[in-house]
Amino acid sequence: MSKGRVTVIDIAHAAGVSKSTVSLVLQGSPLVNEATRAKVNAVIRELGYVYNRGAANLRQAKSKIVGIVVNDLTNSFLAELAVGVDMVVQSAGYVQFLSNTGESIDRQREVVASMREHGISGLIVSPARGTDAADFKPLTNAGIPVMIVVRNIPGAKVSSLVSDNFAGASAAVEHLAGLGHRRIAFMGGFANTAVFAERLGGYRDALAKAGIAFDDELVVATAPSRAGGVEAVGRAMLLAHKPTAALCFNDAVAFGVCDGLRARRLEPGVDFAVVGFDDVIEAESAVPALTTISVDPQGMGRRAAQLLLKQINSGKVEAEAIVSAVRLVVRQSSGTALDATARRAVS
Amino acid sequence: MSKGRVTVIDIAHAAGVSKSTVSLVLQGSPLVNEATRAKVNAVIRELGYVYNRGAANLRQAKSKIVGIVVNDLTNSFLAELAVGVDMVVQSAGYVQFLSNTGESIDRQREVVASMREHGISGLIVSPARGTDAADFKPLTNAGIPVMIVVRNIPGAKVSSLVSDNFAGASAAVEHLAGLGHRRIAFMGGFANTAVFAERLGGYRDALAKAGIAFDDELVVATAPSRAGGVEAVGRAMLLAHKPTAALCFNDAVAFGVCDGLRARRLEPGVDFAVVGFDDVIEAESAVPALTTISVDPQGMGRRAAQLLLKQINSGKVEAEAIVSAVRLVVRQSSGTALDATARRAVS
DNA sequence: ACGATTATTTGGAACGTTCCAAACGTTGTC
DNA sequence: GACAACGTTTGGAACGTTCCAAATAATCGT
Repeated sequence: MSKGRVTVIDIAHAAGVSKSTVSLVLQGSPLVNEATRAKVNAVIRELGYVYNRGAANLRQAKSKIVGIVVNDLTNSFLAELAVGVDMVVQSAGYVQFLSNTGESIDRQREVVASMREHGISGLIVSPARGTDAADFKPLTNAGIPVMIVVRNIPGAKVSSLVSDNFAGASAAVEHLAGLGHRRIAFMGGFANTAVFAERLGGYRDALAKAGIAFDDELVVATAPSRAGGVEAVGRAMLLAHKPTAALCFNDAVAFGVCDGLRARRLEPGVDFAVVGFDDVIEAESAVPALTTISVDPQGMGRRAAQLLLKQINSGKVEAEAIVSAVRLVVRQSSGTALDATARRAVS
Repeated sequence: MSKGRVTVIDIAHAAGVSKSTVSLVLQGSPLVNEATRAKVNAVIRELGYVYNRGAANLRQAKSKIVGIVVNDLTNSFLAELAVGVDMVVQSAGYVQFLSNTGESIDRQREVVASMREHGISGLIVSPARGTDAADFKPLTNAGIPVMIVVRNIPGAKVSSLVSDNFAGASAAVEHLAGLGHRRIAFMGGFANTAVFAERLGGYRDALAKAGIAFDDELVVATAPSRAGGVEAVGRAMLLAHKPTAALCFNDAVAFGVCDGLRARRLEPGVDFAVVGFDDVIEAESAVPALTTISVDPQGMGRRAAQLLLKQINSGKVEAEAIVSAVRLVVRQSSGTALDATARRAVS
């Protein structure tokens, strides 16, 4: 009774049954008689019993816990993704460890190890920059499914879910070219990342398809942040032959670009077309509303979680790499078609 | 060996010692001889042993897990706070369950219950709107410290850490009044929340101190979001006697207000002064840089976690309510002092 | 060489659950 | 009345660790 925790034995005692029976009730087994089930449940409520999942996990090796580690939770794209994961994880009766690595490989290794000791039965990770393909080997060897999201790690033999960066960038450029732009910049992002390379690839491909020559002056790499956007537009405007439009590495950069344009008395969507990437929530309500590539991070999170849970339940560890479709959302920041004079002045 | 998991017994067997000794090594006890410690550690590494915290927790009731539940993780203020918590929790060797409630009281109850079953030894919660003071009673009764952050719940007998909303709002208004503004609006936020009431209180107090009459036309409540800010400025500009400055409920609202001003061809920081609240990261790099009340959410998160860990370790459950100091950060969006003509035109 | 310390090591017995095989109590069938 | 068949219940024996009390080994002073 007052000797600490209320246990299944206390319940059994108070209800006049055995601990085994109580256990059966707890797991909703159909074997147990309705009357005793009711009795047991009543006692459970009365004594304020709380189930000890730790003890249960010790016996049966299926833990109802997943881990999720992200490289930067303050990035609203990733926060959104985490929320998506949370939704399905929660409704499946699971609970999640969540940790932030802040791009630190060491922290990442630590938290993954710690989560493993705590018995996670699956892991979703948006890896820190520089994560090695072999880093998740121990997990998968132990039969714990791992799902890499957002950033791909070439050579890693785990499942992955990334957005279609190539197609997205390509669609954006096609849109801008269709409006009459010829000098289209690519702004923001660190050049040595896989995501950057994919988006740049789409940009170049669409440029070629539109018959526009690639000019590497027009790709200006900066930090993938709002401040980076401001910097990028500053650098681009120093060029002799200035751009009239920009595809930005992500929405944060795009907002920074808008800020920078305004600081130069140029109105985004009127004097200069800007397109973002990600479609974060603020993109819609910003002024001007941001034309961007919708990636639906929350949806990605949900999908990743569903896939992970599927793998956990089926006990299969075979990796599948899936790319999530994206779509262009045209809003105001890309403006309307350039008129004849503007087009002539530009080209 | 191949019979599944490597356990402490396997290690003991392979190292030629008893399981007790291995256990001692695991917890870094000074009792064990250096030579055998080295031997055991070698075997541990060799066999790829992973510690089973679940089993350990079963024996000793101190779990190294804390829970954190927030009402809206997509709010960058809360994401930032979560990161702060994560930092100290992580370095203390703990790991955290994190869940998002999306303002749903039901979800909140569910996740808290679930976390409890998983044996958290402490909880940090930014409660969903409408959380009852009694909701955390079971936790505290069980000796599990609970710390409420950001939103206060009157009457709850648990620790809390909220920012000094009154003083912050007051400082902002004082600043605006000092610049010569007499028509200062209060924009955004839901009127039926404690935080709103506190900030509005500070606003009114400073107004009185500056000898400015309170005009309830000038408090325009909207959703505490960017879109809400746009709406607020729209409504305020319909007034016969328009404001020349605004204290916004939070930074998101402030950004919306800037958007709305621009849509009306007014430049924030030049034609109209705007002050935010929270000092989210974007506040500094936005254009114009936002004058705001710095709350340092990450610092709050760190502090909350430290307090919680202290309570966990000392085993004391007595509640302490602390308010975190805030400071005014003057940037460009509040502009410079109104000149004589402008002041005359306004008053 | 012998107790007395001190430094190490070690068998159980927990912790709270689940699972298995076996037992129990009915009822129905021949 | 014995047997089978069912529906329901139940004692252990796990799971992987920590803790305690006690055993053993090493060191020392005399």
